[in-house]
Amino acid sequence: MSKPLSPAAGAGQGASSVDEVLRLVRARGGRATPSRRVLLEVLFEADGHMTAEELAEAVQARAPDVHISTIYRNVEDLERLGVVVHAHMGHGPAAYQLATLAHGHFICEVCGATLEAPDELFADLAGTVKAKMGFTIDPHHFAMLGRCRACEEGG
Amino acid sequence: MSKPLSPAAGAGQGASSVDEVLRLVRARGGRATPSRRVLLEVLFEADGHMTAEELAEAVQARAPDVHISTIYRNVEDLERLGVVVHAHMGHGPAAYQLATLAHGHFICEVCGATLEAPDELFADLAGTVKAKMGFTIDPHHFAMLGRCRACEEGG
DNA sequence: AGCGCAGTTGCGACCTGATCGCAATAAGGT
DNA sequence: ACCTTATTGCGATCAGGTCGCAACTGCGCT
Repeated sequence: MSKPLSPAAGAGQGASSVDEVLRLVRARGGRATPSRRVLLEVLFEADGHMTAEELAEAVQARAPDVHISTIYRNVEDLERLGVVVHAHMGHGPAAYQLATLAHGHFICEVCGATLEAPDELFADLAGTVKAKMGFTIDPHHFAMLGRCRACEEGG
Repeated sequence: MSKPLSPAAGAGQGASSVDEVLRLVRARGGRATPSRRVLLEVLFEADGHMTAEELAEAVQARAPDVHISTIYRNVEDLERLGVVVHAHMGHGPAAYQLATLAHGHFICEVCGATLEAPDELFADLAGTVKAKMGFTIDPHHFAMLGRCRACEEGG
């Protein structure tokens, strides 16, 4: 499935169930394999973002033989479909989640705490940067680092 | 030098010459080795950020036997001294530069172009986030991803 | 109901960026 | 000059992720 998908045609962002996504996958020439289904179940049940390793662990609880490289390949495919997005949370592994739930992050570089960032916060910045530099910001992809209140005051 | 330095005492941000930094290094119990000196020369001469590999190449042009692990250890030490900072430019290696020249970055996730971000752009966001969430943003450490004008319009 | 093409998988090898242990070396205070 | 201790080069190792390949399997077609 990797190659034949029409490139980033921004399709299924609204996909709201495992079966719906699987339908989308098939419409694009992909196949509804067990690994894919279980991965999607895990993603739909997750209440936050998960690293590839966490996804693998959760998937393997139901389908023990699914290899982590299959997880990587599948999230990549699902990302191309617009169903999943990944974000980089400071150092360390990337975090995946359903595109519908995407949001930005603030990460304390002292204690590692991660705060979720409402999109409104970035609206002004995005507007200004677009106007002044012609650049369209994706505030979700990379977390912003800094210090949380406790570490700023305490340290 | 790695251990004995007093932890992140935010000292030498103003250091403005190789010798000045070397003086600071010695004041902290470190030593002015040739590798260190050449690395600093390269950093002071650089007109932008450089990856560890680029630094190694430049240093090795003058001191061929300097190993890349020495580069890593030295930039780490210099970072502890507040002389150097590193930033993550999207995927790929980190970029180092003198702390006095630090700034944010916007990186086009399509063509890879990197734009430098004037600090004023982040002032409002920093203020709002500080007020609403108590979080102090460091806008330099991680680049923001998005699409540059050409790729946004063309794609 | 079965066939067969092409998408997918498990596996291990491999890649990049970075860190570490160690024995040998050398800075620089005294 | 000497001796303590920071620093170095080197290779091994680590983490996170990607890839080549042969075996396997969805599922569209008949």
